[in-house]
Amino acid sequence: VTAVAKAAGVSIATASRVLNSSSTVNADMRSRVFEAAAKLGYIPNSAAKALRIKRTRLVGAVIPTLDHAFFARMVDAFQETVTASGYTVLIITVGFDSSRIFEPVRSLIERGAEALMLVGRIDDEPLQRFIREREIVAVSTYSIVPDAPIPSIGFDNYKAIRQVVDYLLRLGHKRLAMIAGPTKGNDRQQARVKAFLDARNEHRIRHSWHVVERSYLDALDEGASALREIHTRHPEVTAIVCNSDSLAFGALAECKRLALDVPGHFSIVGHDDQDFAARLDPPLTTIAVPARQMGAIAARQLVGYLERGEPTRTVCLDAEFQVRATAGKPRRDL
Amino acid sequence: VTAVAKAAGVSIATASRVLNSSSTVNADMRSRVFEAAAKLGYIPNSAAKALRIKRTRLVGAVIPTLDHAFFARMVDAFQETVTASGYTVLIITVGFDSSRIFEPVRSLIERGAEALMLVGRIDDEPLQRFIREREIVAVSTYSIVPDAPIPSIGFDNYKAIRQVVDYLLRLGHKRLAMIAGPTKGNDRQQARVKAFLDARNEHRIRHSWHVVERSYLDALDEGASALREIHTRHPEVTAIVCNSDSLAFGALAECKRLALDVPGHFSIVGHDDQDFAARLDPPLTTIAVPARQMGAIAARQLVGYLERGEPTRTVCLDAEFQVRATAGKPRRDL
DNA sequence: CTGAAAGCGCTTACAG
DNA sequence: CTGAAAGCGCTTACAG
Repeated sequence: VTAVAKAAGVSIATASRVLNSSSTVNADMRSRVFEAAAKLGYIPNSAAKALRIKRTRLVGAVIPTLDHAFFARMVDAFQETVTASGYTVLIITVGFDSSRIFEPVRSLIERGAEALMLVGRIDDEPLQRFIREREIVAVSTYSIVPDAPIPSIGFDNYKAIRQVVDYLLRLGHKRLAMIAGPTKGNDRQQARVKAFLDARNEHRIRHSWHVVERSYLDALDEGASALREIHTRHPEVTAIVCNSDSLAFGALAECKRLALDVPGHFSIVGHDDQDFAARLDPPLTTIAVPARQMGAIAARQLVGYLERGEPTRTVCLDAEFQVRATAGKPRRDL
Repeated sequence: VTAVAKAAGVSIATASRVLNSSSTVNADMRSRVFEAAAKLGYIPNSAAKALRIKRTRLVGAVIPTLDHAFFARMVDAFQETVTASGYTVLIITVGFDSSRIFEPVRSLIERGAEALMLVGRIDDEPLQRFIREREIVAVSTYSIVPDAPIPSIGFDNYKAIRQVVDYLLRLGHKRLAMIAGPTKGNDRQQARVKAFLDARNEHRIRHSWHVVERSYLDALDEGASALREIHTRHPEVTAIVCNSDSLAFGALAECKRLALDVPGHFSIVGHDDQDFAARLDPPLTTIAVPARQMGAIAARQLVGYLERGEPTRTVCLDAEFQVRATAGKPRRDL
């Protein structure tokens, strides 16, 4: 502003006032300031402004990875919404294990993030304390975390899988397997595995059910290799619940390669309802997950809090079960 | 630092020095400062630091969208690399049309971005001037832009498509179609369309070739509808070049639905070699594009410049043609 | 309505 | 090695 003020022949206080339209200024001075600013190509210094007004208009997004359709979509929507309100997003990826993410999150706060979008339950004790003590405004997404210090914007991961398993049970399946993503420090996966195992116990099924855990990296390959493992080591299994559509896709492709009919030999269910799910052959039965919605709601809540002090709150969204063609009755020979 | 200095009983200058390990300080004072900092849970104020040292360690990523596997992967790698060097990324999505992105980019600079990763040729005249006059450090990715004021880290989009078309020509195809992405303000698409049309002209083919342009939103659906359009309006076409694997996937799925054999009836080629390409049925012939590599190299170059003054420079990567099973000889009746 | 001045939280010559 | 002081570029009481 100093340079602009000088060029316009006004005080720097006045220049600042017109540049921020913070109070009424003589029309003549106003235009002189604008002209000077335009001529000089003036760009305000956000750091100086932030230091002075103690506001950065920066929000942070802390996610496992962007290289995963779900998170990419969620962050895309988050970024769009937040930007529309004049905020900018600082982004950092931390992997799927939420038990050691203190440092990256702290660095975002140090950078000036005024609020955070996190994913799932935070298993990092120092981070929990940090958020509590500093009263950092944050929402977690993806799962609903009861009794958490911060609200959740997500869906019931447990219930969604229960619904899937119950559906398979009703179709007559008795021996199931789950291809899960990484469970360490990942409450979504933990909830899903629990739902899977609980269903078996509650239905008093005597057969053992199998959970095979895989990385989400190269999920297609992992799905394929998991399918092979199940097929050879647990040939009695008739239905497979996959915790992502990519895993399911890989499993499905592998079935095709092994000439195993779906759903004739294996019933397969995916998770997420990615864009390709409905176009798979056969169309994939899966769970539709509101990724963009979560990002947008998280964004609106954080901005609503920062701009108008509106409290953030838990929102439980629906994850709709999409019945398509990859799950059917179990094969005869069992 | 002031509070820490007071708690440690040293001057703020000393506190600052130990916190930044900028010069040797008496061991005793050192530990007193660290203790005080730990007890107070001191977090430095980046804005104040930035204002003082005129460095933010912020870099900006300006991309069309995150909701697209290619960009998500590229940004994921970019973010990882940049973070490993102590930088943080500011991210903004601007859509595919690069002719009106001045404002968002300017806002990133205002936010303190010290360098930028852009995508493709910048068709925004004010932005070009802005970058030139302010000598903003930036690299563009995805395509190679000759004579651009900033270096490119990408591959030859024109050549890649030429290679595909030549391959189809050699297989005996004479009537081709291309399903393109949005071309407005998008030099990648423009280069590909040009490559497609040039091939026809240079080979003196008398048949008309068709380009149908589609959005990248809901690319699967767009691919499917484009396939239908080609099938009904240009039934003589025997090979289709798709400018993304998602478009190709949609087209392939639609062929299946219409009982059109691939490659028997239509040969189809994709673009990007997304993870699912090799697992499609039949496996998709496509062009492998080094998304993560671009992001990582862009990151390394920007950091290298900022840290060590190393000049940024154009890097032309390879886009490897992946011959798989969706392209074959043209059907008999033509 | 306008301007001179203080101060946001840092770092770094400068002097000792 | 250590400290007092200046100053980064802003905004905003405060006084006029």
